[in-house]
Formats: sequence, C-alpha cells, structure tokens
Amino acid sequence: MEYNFSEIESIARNKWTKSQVYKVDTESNKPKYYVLDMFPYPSGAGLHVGHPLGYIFSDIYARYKRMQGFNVLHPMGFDAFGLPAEQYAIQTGQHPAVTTAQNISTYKKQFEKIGFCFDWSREVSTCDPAYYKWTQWIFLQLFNSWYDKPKEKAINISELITLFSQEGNHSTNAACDDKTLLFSASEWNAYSPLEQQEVLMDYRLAYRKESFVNWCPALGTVLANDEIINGVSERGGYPVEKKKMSQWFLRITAYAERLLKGLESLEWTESMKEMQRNWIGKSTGAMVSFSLKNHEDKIEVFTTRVDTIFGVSFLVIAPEHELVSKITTNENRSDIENYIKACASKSDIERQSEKRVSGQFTGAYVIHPFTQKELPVYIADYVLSGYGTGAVMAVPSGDQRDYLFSKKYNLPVLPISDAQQNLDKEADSTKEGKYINSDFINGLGYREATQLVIQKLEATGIGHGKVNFRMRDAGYSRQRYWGEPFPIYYDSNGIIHTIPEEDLPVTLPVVDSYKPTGTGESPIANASEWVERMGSGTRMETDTMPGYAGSSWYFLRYMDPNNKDTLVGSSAQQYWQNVDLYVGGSEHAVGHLLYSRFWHKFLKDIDVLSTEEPFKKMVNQGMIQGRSLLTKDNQIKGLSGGLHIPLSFTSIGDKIYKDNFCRLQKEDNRFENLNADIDVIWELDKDGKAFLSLSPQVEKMSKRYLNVVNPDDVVEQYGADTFRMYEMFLGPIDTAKPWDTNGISGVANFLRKFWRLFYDESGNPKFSEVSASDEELKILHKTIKKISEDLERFGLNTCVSNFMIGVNELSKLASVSKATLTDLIKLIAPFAPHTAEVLWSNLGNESSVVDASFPKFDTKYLIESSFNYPIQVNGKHRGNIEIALDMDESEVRKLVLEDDRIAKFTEGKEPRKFIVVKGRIINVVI
RNA sequence: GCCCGGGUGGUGGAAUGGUAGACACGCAGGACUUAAAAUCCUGUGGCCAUCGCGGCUGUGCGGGUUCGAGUCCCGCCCCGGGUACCA
Repeated sequence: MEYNFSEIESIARNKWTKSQVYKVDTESNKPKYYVLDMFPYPSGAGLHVGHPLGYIFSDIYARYKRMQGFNVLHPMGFDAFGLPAEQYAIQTGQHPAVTTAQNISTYKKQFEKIGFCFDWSREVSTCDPAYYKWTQWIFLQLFNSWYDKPKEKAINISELITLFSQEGNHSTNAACDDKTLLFSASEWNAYSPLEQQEVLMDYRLAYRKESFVNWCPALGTVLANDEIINGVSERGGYPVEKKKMSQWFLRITAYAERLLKGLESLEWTESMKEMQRNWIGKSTGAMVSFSLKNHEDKIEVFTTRVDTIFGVSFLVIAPEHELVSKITTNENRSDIENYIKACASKSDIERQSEKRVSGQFTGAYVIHPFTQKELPVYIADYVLSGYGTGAVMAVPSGDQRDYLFSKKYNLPVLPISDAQQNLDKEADSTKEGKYINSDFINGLGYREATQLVIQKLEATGIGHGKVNFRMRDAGYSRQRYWGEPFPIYYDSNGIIHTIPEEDLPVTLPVVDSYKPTGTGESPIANASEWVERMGSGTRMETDTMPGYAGSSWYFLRYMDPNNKDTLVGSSAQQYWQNVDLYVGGSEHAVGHLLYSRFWHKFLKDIDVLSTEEPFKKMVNQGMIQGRSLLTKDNQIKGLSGGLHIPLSFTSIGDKIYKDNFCRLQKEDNRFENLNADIDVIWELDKDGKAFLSLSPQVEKMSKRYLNVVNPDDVVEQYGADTFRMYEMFLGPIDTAKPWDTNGISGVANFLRKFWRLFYDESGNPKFSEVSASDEELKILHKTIKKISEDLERFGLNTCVSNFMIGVNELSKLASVSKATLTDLIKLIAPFAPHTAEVLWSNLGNESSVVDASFPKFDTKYLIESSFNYPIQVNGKHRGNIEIALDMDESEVRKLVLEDDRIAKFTEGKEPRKFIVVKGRIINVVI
C-alpha cells in the first residue's frame, strides 16, 4: 500500500463521521479540558493559509488532551453579524442572512478538509435568533442592574428604586456619573416618571445618553473609529464630523478595578496583560478645585503630581470645557471664540500632529488654594475634554507641555525641587530631591510631600485623593441593519420599556433597503410596522448592537448550545467552568478580550456563572504573512518597479517566464497594453528561455497584494496531514512568519518516510511481531519524551522536528516491532490524524485512535552507561572523549589530561581547576 | 516619547548558563536512469590550511559577571507590535 493521502483522508473521515467520534458529552466522570479558538467572521473570501494556523495548533492540543484522558470541549462557530455582509447586501440586494449562510458553509467545507476535531453539534452563530435571544437577554440584565462599589458587585435596579423611595440616594455608593445630583426620598417620590428614568440612567449598567459620534453626512451614517482614516471616511474619503446623538452605552468603567486586578490571575503573555492595563489606564492622583476670582464657580483639576502644586503658574482648560463661555471676559471673547472655531475645524489627527502648543487667555483668574496667588486661566487644545476633568493645573517646571506653553505666553517657570536641572531649556519632572519654594512641603521627599498635600486638601475641603481611569464607557449603538435588535421600545412620553424576557428574541424586520436612511437612523427605521409593533405611538429602538455583543459570551453557549431556558445551564457551566486554553490573535487584546471579561464578571454577579474570568490561559498565534513578488525598476520600460505579480504565474527562483507573462497580460489590465517583445527587458536562462527575476517582499496576506494562498490548494496537492504539520513546522506559534511553500516538501517526505516504517516499497506490511531491540526502545522513548515536553510548552515546531529525527533513526534499523509502531501511531495522531487513523485500523484496531491513550515514556530505556564528553580547555572546545558515566572523578581527570588532543593544549601544566558537569561537559582550566 | 516583543547561516528556524546552527528548505556533488521525475547517499556559517591533520573566527554593537554567555547584568543601535498632547 502506497502512501496515498487522498485515499487515507477519505477513509479516516468516513470512520469519524460514522462513529460521531468528535461529539462531546457533558455527562462524564473524566476531568474536563476546554480548548477554544476565536471564532471567525465568515467572509466571502474564504480562508487563506494564515487562518488555520491557530486552529491547527488548538486541534493538536485538544487531541493530545483527549488522549491524555480528558473530556475535551473543542467547539467552533461563527461571528456572523457585521458590516461586510451588510455592504454586500446594499450592493446586491441579497439578504445578509443568505450570504452569511453561504460563507459559513464554505468555511465549514474548508475546515472539513483539514481534519479538525470540532464538535459541530455545538456550533453557534451569533446571527441565529436562537443565539441572539440570549445576547438580548444579557442586555436586559445589564439594563436592569447597577454597580454597588462597596459590595463590588452588580445589583438589581429594583433594589435601588426601593432604596431611593425610602431614603433618597445619599447613602448609595454606585458606579455612576460623578455629576449625579443628591436627592431625598420625598424628592425622588415627587419626580415624574421621566425624571426618575433620567436619574436611573446614571446608575444602569446599560444606559442611554447624549454623546458625540462620528457622523459622515455624505454616507448618511455614523462611523466607528476604525472606519475613519486620517479624518475622512475609509470608504469614499468623505469628511467626518462630530455629531451629538443619543446612544446606548455599557458601564464597563464600573468594572475597571476588577478588570485590572483579575489580570494577575491569568496565564496570558505579559504584553497582552500590559495592553489591557494601558487601556484601563489607572492613574492615582488627586482632585483639586481652584476658586475663580469674582465668580461662584470653581475649576476642578485632576493631577497625578499633586506634590508639584506650588509650581502651578496658570490653569489650562479644554476648549470644550463647560465653563469657558461663562468665565471669558468681554475683551477676550472674540479671540476665544475664534480659537474654539479653529480647534473644531481641525481633525483629531491634525490636532495630534501639531507639535507647537497653542492656546488663548480667557481673561479669568483662579486663586491658588495655598498661596492665594492669582493664576491666569487659558484654553488650549492640548487639554482633552474627555480625560479627567478637562482641566489641568500647569506646572511649567515639571511638565514639558506646560513648559512650552509657558514659554510661548511668557508665564513664570517656578522651580520646586532642588534636583531640577536645565530649567532654562526644558521641564524636569524628577521625583528625586527635596522640595523648594513649596511652603509646608519644603525639604520633604516625593512620598511624604504627596501624602501631606492630599491630607491638607482633604482637611480644608479643597480636594481629595482620586483614582482616575483612562477607559471610557463602551458605545453600544450602531445605526446598522445586520446586528442584534435591542429588546427596547419607547412610548409616546419617551419612557423606555423593555420587551418581556419571555417574548425574546426580538428578530430583525424585513426591510426594502439596507442603505442608511440619511438621517442617522438605521435602515430598520424604515420598517414602520416593526417599529410600531408594541402599539401605535410606541417606537422600537431601531439601532442595533455592535459586533462585540455576540462575541462577548459565545464561549459560554458552546457549553450548552441547545438550552432553551437559559443561556447556559448551571450543571453544564459547573462542569465546564471556563476556557482552559484560548487561542487567537493578539489584535483582540483590548476589544473582544476586555468586553468578554466584563460580561463574564457581570454574569457571575447575577449568578449565571460561577467563575470570575473566562479565559485562564492564552496563546496568541502570529500572523502568517504572504510572500509577494514585485517587478523591479526598469524591467518594464517607463515603470519604476513595484507591480505585484500573481503567484500562480511565477516559477521557483522568483521569476516569471515570458509565456506566463503573456498569459497574464490577457487577464490583467495593468499589463494588457504592453508589447512583451519591446517594452520588457528580458533575461535569458541557460536554456535560452526569457524570464524576469522578480523581487520578493514579505507583507500581509491579502487579495490586493495577489499573494493569497488557499489552504484547499495546499491540501489538494500535499494532503491535510502534511499541511497541518507544515504549518506547525514553520516556526514558533506566536511569531509572525512568511508563508513559503518551498519548505513543505520536507514535511511531505517525512510522512512518506513514516509510512515506509509500516509498508515496504511494494506496499507489503512490515509489522514485525518480534520484540523491540534496546536501540529501538531508546529511540522510541526519547521521542515520546521530547514530544511530550514540547507539547506541554506549546513548542509544536520542535515536535515536528523530533518526529523527523525519530523516524530517520528508526528507518535505519533492520526492523521495527509492532509495539513500537503502535506507540508511534498514537504519538503522531494529534498531528497527522488521518494517517494515524488509517494505520491504526490497518494494525487491526476497531476503535478510533482519537480515543487511544497518549504514550508515556519510561526513563529506564533512556539510561546511558557512557557519554561522549565535549572537553574544553579554558572554555574552548578541543575534542570529545567517550567516558563511562559511573567513572570516578579522579580517573576521569587522569583520562582527560592524558589524552593527546588535550595534552597538546595543557602543555603538561597542572590545571587550576577541573570541572566535570556530569553528562554535559568537562572544562579544564589552566 | 513610553510600554511590550525580537535581532543566530542563502532561507524558515534549534539550543534547562554547558559541543552554536538541531530539524527542514535551498544549493553543490554522487548513485540509480537512455533521460527526466521520484528515491537514496555525501557535503554545506565564514576565513585559513602542506583542503581526510587541524587552526582561527562567529549569535546586532560595546563593556561586565562566570571555569564556561546566543542565553545573565549594564550601556547603545536596529526591527516588529501596542499606545499617546492622559495632566
């Protein structure tokens, strides 16, 4: 029997399908292990060879864990709502559900070919109403919850309403808007329903408020931040402006502290944790309020360097600060207004790239809380309205931006520490040294000074210590069609009502057009019957939820995918707990991974879950890049290089032959007007054939670079097992690496060689019933040891190497015993499941190799009696000597020093030191 | 700027402080073939060599610790990723 991969694959696949071997049961007395991939967005382009990298990795690991005796959950599904399907619908009129279903079926066919062990009976798709019913349900729970800070827990809003009606909100300590007014019980009870609704919005974890969004008038829609490039829309390049609209938000900031603290318990890479920490952006500092001269209002400032308060020489507030118009004096008013206008017309990019500082004096002054000095108040766009209080106390000697500002507007630079240097050139933010010119903190160090200032501020009521987070609440409204509808409607008085849980899901309406309405409303607003479905005069929420809604909890649904009563049944959740190993790209570090952690914590608070964190351990696969081929300068007359040539037209050695070039000319309009004989400067190979040598470049695998490689083609040509092992062999899972088909023959050869351990050239079986030789057992157990250790540390690239070494060594033996072959099949089964399954059957096994037990190594086969020691003289390698491992050290010394090769270098001198590292090395120091 | 990674042959990459370059690709030579493909064997960091003894040198650069450093420490350079007028 020859190694015929396509035959092998179909035999293995049939066996698996017939026995439903990948179906996972929650009823099990085995320990559980949950291996999860980030589920894909099913795009119309299908998979390229970069996509399966993580899936192959997790598949191997899942199979390995199963063979170790775990009950392994390894599911797959689809993140199926999203913009591309909707845009395709706008262009073609096809319903997104139809195209999405087609794409999903393409993906599944591609998956099938690679031999993944997914349990498809647990498949989920976020656009399936049976799934998004629960996405809507979670939203309702968020809407009906508030966050109790002392309890560090989400609590049902009804408790809060009861509390308000009994004692007002004086004693509540909730995660809410800082500006929430205080009220008594009688005030609360006197509020109108609308007023009560307004107040509750400050507490709910899902709430509605007015906010600025990116509005693109030309496209008639709101855009997400990542749809805007350089201040204009990604599609079409139209200008984008800020527009105030009422939007839904999720109060993720309530969980900021828990999200930060939870990172400590996770086995993620330090860089992933660091990205989340940066995003959460905790900074500890203080609030200080500065009284305005001749005004009742105060300007509140947040600072992380309250110790520098005696260095304050002016205040700067954001142009959008609410007090600007109130405090601006008449003689400064027109300048201020002009400045604000100038700022508003600048895009964010322009504002950030502007290296010079600019600002404008308001004419107002504040009083320094300690020195009572008058300080001028400026507006400047380097102060952001969205961070802290939108106002800063400027300390030119300690902050470079304040310093530049002070130079430009001639404001004093006050030294405050004896360690500050070069203040005539730049600011010095040192925390070293003792304070000077600083009243009651003079002579103190940084820590004591900070403490003392905060103490004084708190004692006098001027300020207080404060923790600030950079993270903002997450916008949750999209003016789109292809997303989850909100289970929310408004009555004629503007009161918000929820759709009863038993009426979920609220399914998407049928619409005539998927185009945005042009008024900033989603296309759903045109489905008037649907909009009024809760009674005339009522109006359904017509926005839909964002992409991250469905992806924030999908991993829970896999545990119990068909449960009609709850999003995950408690027995299933108790058994599966959370994800043990999560494999996916690091590009989701702060989006998906942060939202999922937030939802998970919330669902724990409301007793749906028993675990605090969703993903215990993470592996981030690196990107597989494409290797593109481009023309070089002057190869084509009048062209200075840089034209991508499709890989299918090129030959080994990075060249394109003339006949291929002419074929390409017929398909590609970039070349069709060229005369191949005149306009192209050809080189000639040794056979006289004309070609161009192209220049290779490694870049993202993408349609537009014509460098996409389809896994189907690779599987077709080399087989699924070769493809799987080659992707792993390419390099460590977490680094970016270029796809290069050149190396794949090495892995293909290996699998053929592996096969030849079982069958000779004429296809006759070589299963020898004789017992294994010592040498054979040594090779086997050495290989088992290496593979097991490498699997544990996720080094799958070296696993493949070690298979090659083992098989090369075994091939040299006269025969290999059936027992050894059996172990080899089991060892390779996670990597090359098709080949392993067929060999397993051919050896006479009825069961599937998927359920065989992974071999364990026995150290007794690995014991060596001697070792070929490398001998160093003064740290330099001078030769090797085979020495028995149980030899006495004095004898070893004698043996080594008397060796000719070594004696040459020791020159007969007595060594100063003689180092023997047993089983490793010997170093003679002269 | 700040925070993470990383820099090793022609290429992808190996190497618990212990023989640097495993494994593979590519390349060169050979065997088998009328020939090619496939397969197998040999060689392959660089320099020197009285090319089958051997020697020198070599993991971005400069120092250090150590019997011994790709690996640890200090100071730089470069590349990739993240992030930013964040007060």
